[in-house]
Amino acid sequence: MTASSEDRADAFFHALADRTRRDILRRVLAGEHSVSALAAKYDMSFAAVQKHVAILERAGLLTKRRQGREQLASGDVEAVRTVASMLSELEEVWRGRIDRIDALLNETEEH
Amino acid sequence: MTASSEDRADAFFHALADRTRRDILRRVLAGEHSVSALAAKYDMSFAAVQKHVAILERAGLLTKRRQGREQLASGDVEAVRTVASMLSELEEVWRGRIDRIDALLNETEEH
DNA sequence: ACAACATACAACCGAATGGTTGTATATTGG
DNA sequence: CCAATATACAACCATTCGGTTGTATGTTGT
Repeated sequence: MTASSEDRADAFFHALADRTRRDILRRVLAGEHSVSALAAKYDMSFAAVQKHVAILERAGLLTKRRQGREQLASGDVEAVRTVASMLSELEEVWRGRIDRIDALLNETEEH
Repeated sequence: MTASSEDRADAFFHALADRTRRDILRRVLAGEHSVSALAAKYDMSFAAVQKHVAILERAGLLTKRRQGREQLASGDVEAVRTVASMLSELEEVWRGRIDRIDALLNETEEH
């Protein structure tokens, strides 16, 4: 069974709801970084950063490839675009509301 | 003191990281709904829904106006666009990486 | 071979989350 | 006026979250 769209949205938004994870995502979108290179940037334990990376990875926002003893993390811009498209859908819901209001106004005018 | 951009991002993404709240946001983007009208849609207590609405409100994703004894909630599409623009910034970070890679490739070609 | 390094993960802890029930306060319709 | 309705909020509870330390495993350079 594959994760529902809502499950994916949960994972995406939860992953993005932490500033350390957003910062990690920025870095790995800008270029590959090993987990320890990332960990060096933050005032917290290696394990804490490794967990943040794992959460971003499970959400699909980054991927890792092994190079020797390092895991190089790289941001997935397609996943970022998927999140953006979820927001576009919300905006379309809103546009539908405006259209309905306009239709109602026009109808009233015609009478 | 005004909330930092990161504080706002925390509030936005946290508010969006729950499927009930995303569903409420869809409804109130489509049109005004009282808190009790919203509560009737979900299999949970009124208080639980009221808290979800409060979280969306604190994040700025919806506003309320009082009409008699009801509070009518309405989605704020501008806030949704603000979140979308935060994702655009991430995408730009990624684009910068691609540009740098291209520059590097061109430089190598010239030699 | 082996010491150092890079990663993963389990166990634990305090704080925050998402739900509950109960209570207080406005507002309204009859 | 007063019963019903709509909302807000406090107190509580189980679970999740974000951090910690400790341990195990794999990889590398000398």
